[in-house]
Amino acid sequence: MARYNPKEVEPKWQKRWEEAQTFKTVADRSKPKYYVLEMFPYPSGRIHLGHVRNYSMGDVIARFKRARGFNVLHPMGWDAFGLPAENAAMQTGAHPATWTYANIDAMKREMKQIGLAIDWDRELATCDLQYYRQQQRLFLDFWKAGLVERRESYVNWDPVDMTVLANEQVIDGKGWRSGAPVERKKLSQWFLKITDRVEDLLAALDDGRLKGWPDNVRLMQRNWIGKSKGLQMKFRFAGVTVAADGSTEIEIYTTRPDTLFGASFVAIAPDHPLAQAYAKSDKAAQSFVAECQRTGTSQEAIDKAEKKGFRLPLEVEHPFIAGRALPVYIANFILMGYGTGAIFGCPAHDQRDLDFARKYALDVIPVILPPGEDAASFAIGDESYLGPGAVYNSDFLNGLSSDAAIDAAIRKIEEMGRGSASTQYRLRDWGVSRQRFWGCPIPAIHCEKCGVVPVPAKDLPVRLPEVDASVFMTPGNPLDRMPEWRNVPCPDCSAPARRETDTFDTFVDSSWYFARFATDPAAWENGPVDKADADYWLPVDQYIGGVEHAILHLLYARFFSRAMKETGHLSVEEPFANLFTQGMVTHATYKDAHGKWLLPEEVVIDSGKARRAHNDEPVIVGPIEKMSKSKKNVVSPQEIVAKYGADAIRWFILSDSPPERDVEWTDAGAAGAWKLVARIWDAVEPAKDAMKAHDLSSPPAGADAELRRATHQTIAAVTDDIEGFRFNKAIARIYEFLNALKKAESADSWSRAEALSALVRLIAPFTPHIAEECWETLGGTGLACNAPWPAADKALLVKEAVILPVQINGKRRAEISVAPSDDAKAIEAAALADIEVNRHLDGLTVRKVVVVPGRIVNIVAS
RNA sequence: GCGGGCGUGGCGGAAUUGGCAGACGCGCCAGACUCAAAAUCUGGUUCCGCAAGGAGUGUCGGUUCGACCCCGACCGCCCGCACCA
Repeated sequence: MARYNPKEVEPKWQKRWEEAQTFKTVADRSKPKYYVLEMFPYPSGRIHLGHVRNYSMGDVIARFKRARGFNVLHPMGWDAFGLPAENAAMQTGAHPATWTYANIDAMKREMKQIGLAIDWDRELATCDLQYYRQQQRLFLDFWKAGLVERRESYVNWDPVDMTVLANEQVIDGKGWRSGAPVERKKLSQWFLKITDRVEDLLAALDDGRLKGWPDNVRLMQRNWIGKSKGLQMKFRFAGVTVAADGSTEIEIYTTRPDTLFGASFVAIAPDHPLAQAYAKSDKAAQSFVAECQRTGTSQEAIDKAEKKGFRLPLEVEHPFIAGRALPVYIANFILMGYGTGAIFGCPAHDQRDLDFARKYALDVIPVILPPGEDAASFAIGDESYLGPGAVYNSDFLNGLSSDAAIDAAIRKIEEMGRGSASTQYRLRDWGVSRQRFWGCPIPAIHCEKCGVVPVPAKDLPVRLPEVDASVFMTPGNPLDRMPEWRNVPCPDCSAPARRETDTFDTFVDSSWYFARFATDPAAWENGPVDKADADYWLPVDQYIGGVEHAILHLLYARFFSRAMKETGHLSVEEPFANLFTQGMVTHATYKDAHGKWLLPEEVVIDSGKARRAHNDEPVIVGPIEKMSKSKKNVVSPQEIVAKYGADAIRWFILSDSPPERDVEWTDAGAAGAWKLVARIWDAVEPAKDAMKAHDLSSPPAGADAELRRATHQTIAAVTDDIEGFRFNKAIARIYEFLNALKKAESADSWSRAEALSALVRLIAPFTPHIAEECWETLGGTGLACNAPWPAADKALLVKEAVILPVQINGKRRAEISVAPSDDAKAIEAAALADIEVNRHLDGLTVRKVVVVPGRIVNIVAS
């Protein structure tokens, strides 16, 4: 028997698929369409096991849907702009484009070795001129439609990368890439007005439009958007005071207008214009504001930070209590980025306000009485009261519930003309400006006379200039230092003007690539997408990627779809009908005696003990963690493919854990997958040409009923499990089937041929290469990947006899065999007649018999 | 702090959603083949017990003929957000 050799077989079939253009998408609109997409990779240079897991899942779905008769679109591309290419340019002197395209070539080669059923004709990289030119066109359309805004704003400035970060890119107050503490800086920035569409983005989370999304992702988006309803109102300065900035009032935002009568101070953010105004004229104010801005925004800093305030020489009038004045503070715990950057403090019913009030000896006036408390004796200690209750100490609000008091207070403030009901969101507009070279240039020109002018469509694309890699040695944006590129005439008045030197956030690039994939790859001249093509293919039927994109990428893409719909490019506002977020690939970590990380290949595990491979020094085994270069717990897919083949790697990465959970990579597991591939070959090889020898369209008399039932039950179960994204269970069913096939060695050759023909097609989505080799050996027609999915014969899914467990007082004591047609009475009689049952019933009286046909019998006796 | 999720053998995990707990795989044990090893094959493998039997799904309690599943309290772990007014 010839040993199966993946090193020969796998490239052979990859070549055949390519020659036959098997996975090229054809415009056959008579078939139902299915668009399966995995989040496209950043071309870092090598693929890792996380990629393998992601693309294997997509590939199973793509191949399965093809076999089920769908017209499948399964493309691949590259999220190719971004900072690492510039860093590489600094280190190696290679142009970012050179580095990026070399990486793409290498990764594409590695992906092809995995045997993915991808239509490579549709490949694109976001740094391709033809892609980013269309992105510029889209941006101009958005601009025309009022979805773009340019404004001064505070930005998160990464001092190491010398660039602006979106809020989403700031993690614990540090840049997501550099890890450097983020500074605040005021800059003119480009914004996409995502907040204008926030209500629909929010509504779609709950109205069924995203029913194919995991609950946790929808929830994360809802929290991220952070909608809250409240009151926006103005507090007038007491007396006739005019503040340092010339204002006569402070506008605050609150979600608790029911506690207005408990107000004892007003506080503003250190970044608030009023605070800034006082900082200019008052040294003490200035140093307080500076101190606040120094304080980190990390978890630890926030936990430790004491509530601190700076008393301004101002007081405001209480809106409802004549003659009552409240002090005004700059306070370190007020955020400029939320609401109006100013609040009123009600210490009795807000913990932060209470901490603040205790420190500065301000009034603590309870206005919500907890149920069961007495108005005369209730007092606030060290903890504010946040629960429900009846409003008191509050004049016209007395006796109302909190909700009713909120409405009443808002109505009153509105009558007084001091403010109105207001909805606030945590979500900010999307700042898309980046001070980087390796990104899509923002197509705008700054003219002293005409202001900011869009680049006319006829002048597109705004190309990135050819540069020498030496320009990346200086921090900051090289485009700023290139007068020959920067200086252009104004498109409106022809006066000397200069180009915008910011480029787009790379999340812009990845917000519409799925729509571009839907367009005929030859038709780049007609616009960002072909609407007819997009209408046919979109939405993406199955999108697969890491949960780390649950907020950023997925929210931006949803916004982009809406914007593209409004500008006539698309018909859908939700781009991804079904989303699946897969878990990470993890591996044990290893350190040597000096605490240095070790690669798995440097370690040998012997009967539970780990030691170094080359010198037997002891190795400390650390926790199982996400594979990362820094901890060296990485295994390269290339090694595994070389050792066991692509089928084995695909099989193992899907077999061990449910797809949404993390999977631990172990060499033993990979070896086990290899064993399976060999087992399949051993089962198939002796049955050479079995499919030619038998007419499988109808079973002959005397076909092995037991084996046939196993075959058809497996078909039904595997089909169901793949549909439900339970790849681990589908694989378990295939193992069981293989075990059954082994036991049925004496079955007739027709039934075996039927079983093998089904088996090969069931494994084809997981292990496509060996499936082809087996298909050919069995004498199947054409390619296995083009063979129709096997159909389960329903008649064979019904069991012949049913084995029912019999419990006595809830403990399993026996089992009885009954016919599927037996009714409850017959089953009860059979149970009570059973010898084992009677042995256990000896000396007991039967009180009750519960029969659940097809499931169980429970006899209650005492 | 707020929101969400999870807890099952030595390990990854299954259990048709209230009906035989531990499918399937890994590992381990025994046997076959072999001079031997590897590979492969066969059998076994939740725990206690020679057995009959008993215990058992983080802990404690409840509902039910019957609970991994539902309810209550607690313990532990993971994820998201976080001085958001």
